Amino acid sequence: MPDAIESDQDMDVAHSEVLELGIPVACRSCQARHGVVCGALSSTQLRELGRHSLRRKIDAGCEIVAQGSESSFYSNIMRGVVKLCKVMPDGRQQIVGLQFAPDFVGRPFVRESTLSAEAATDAEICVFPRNLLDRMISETPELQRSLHDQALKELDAAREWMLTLGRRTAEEKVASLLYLIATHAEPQTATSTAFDLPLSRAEIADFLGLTIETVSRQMTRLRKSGVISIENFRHIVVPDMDELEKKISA
Amino acid sequence: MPDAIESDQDMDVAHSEVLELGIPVACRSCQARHGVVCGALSSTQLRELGRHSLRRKIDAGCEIVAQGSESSFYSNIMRGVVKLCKVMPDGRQQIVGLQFAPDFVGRPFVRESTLSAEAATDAEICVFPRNLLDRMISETPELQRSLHDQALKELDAAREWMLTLGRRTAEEKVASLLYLIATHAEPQTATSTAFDLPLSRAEIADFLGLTIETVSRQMTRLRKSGVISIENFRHIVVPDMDELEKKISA
DNA sequence: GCCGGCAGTTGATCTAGATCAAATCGTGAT
DNA sequence: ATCACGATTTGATCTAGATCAACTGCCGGC
Repeated sequence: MPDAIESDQDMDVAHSEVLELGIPVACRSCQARHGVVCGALSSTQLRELGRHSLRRKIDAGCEIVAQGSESSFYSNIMRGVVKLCKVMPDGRQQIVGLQFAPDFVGRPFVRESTLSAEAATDAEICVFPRNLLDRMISETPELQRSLHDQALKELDAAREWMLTLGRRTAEEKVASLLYLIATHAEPQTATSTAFDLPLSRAEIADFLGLTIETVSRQMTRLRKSGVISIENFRHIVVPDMDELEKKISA
Repeated sequence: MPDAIESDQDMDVAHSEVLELGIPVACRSCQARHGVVCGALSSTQLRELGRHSLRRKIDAGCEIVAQGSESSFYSNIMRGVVKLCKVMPDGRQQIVGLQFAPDFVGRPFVRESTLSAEAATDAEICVFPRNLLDRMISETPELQRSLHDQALKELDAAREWMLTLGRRTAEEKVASLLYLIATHAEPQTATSTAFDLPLSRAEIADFLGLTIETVSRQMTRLRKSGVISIENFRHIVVPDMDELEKKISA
């Protein structure tokens, strides 16, 4: 298990290391990629934020924020996929969201997190101190607006998944997830799409409210019906996205 | 089926009627009840909003916003319960949220609604023209902030329901819903609580991703185990909220 | 008071998906 | 190359909840 970012000490150490090395810890690259946070800030603010923020590589499986913990930072995803998880005391677990670059991670205005955020793939994030960003949010309506927009987007997504969880069959669920990932992954031609699954079968099951066996069966079902082809477990090819979409029936 | 609010014509007519009658269509009562919108506005803004807004009684079952439609207004719930629904082309249906006074209804910045909002009980709402409120949102960071807060609250709720839909048993689901309603309903003593269900068995089923038969069976199960008692289908008494909470196992 | 219809309950059966139990496949260490 | 182990697939059963089918209780109209 890779180590988690557990406290601001952890971050501060890393940060000062970087400063000592004289590496520019700027957020300009975020802006270049239209990072949710950085796109809304003036260049003065960007410079200040850059001085106190930190770009950080995260291994797959590393926890960014733990459920029930108080986190003193926010992040912006620069690369990779982050999964948001809720677990019950008895161990049952549900993934309640997937986030991709350049999404913002963290719940503004509330310190304690009701869910954990964990890198699903190797990832890179830009870490901001909570206090500083909270101040900038209050001072910058445009930033507030950006984050509000993202919250609404996530809300729409969450509700779409509620429909999937509550009312779709196992096959429709798996097709929905493949469709979601395909449309958020990079390399797609006109109709055909190929991508790497950022999630293991177990994680897919936890996202869809199924078991790994059912996920596996439905994947081979989709393969046998020619909607997808599977190479090396993780790599999926969708010859015709329309066919995949039909399996969702929505 | 009671008539829906279908267009701004509909609202404008009603509004001018009220104006002609000289009835003060103010939003002060919203403020008194800490309406999400009105609490964040200056008295000047409140007066302007009041001049263009409309308090309206809604019968149970009346649709406030239709899925897929373009709505030219927002509302604030003043009394009653509103359910947010998604339906699939084949008729399968999922309730994706319940809203109580003084929640805000409508998706800021996006005209087309991906879900329908329908009064679950007789209700009263305060209706605002979209253009005016959008302008006020951009001009008033505090209002933006209020709406952002509500969006985050709804997001938390949606994710909590994702866990319920994906990983809880039928009995836990029903207990969760009763608990949700009990904690949002009014009259509760120290531990014991009594309330009217704002939802029919069919609606509960659509909320929990179950069938009405299963909901009914689980309700009688909870009744027989002494956790709740049921009078007249709709009226529920929970002698001990802790017992109900235990059934949720979270 | 009687009738009709809808909402809810209860019962009998069926099935999608869970659970239990082996195979395989892949990958990284030796 | 070989081994070991975790991830995945596949197969055989089991079961929670769906489906199908009565039945009951509650109004509202006549």
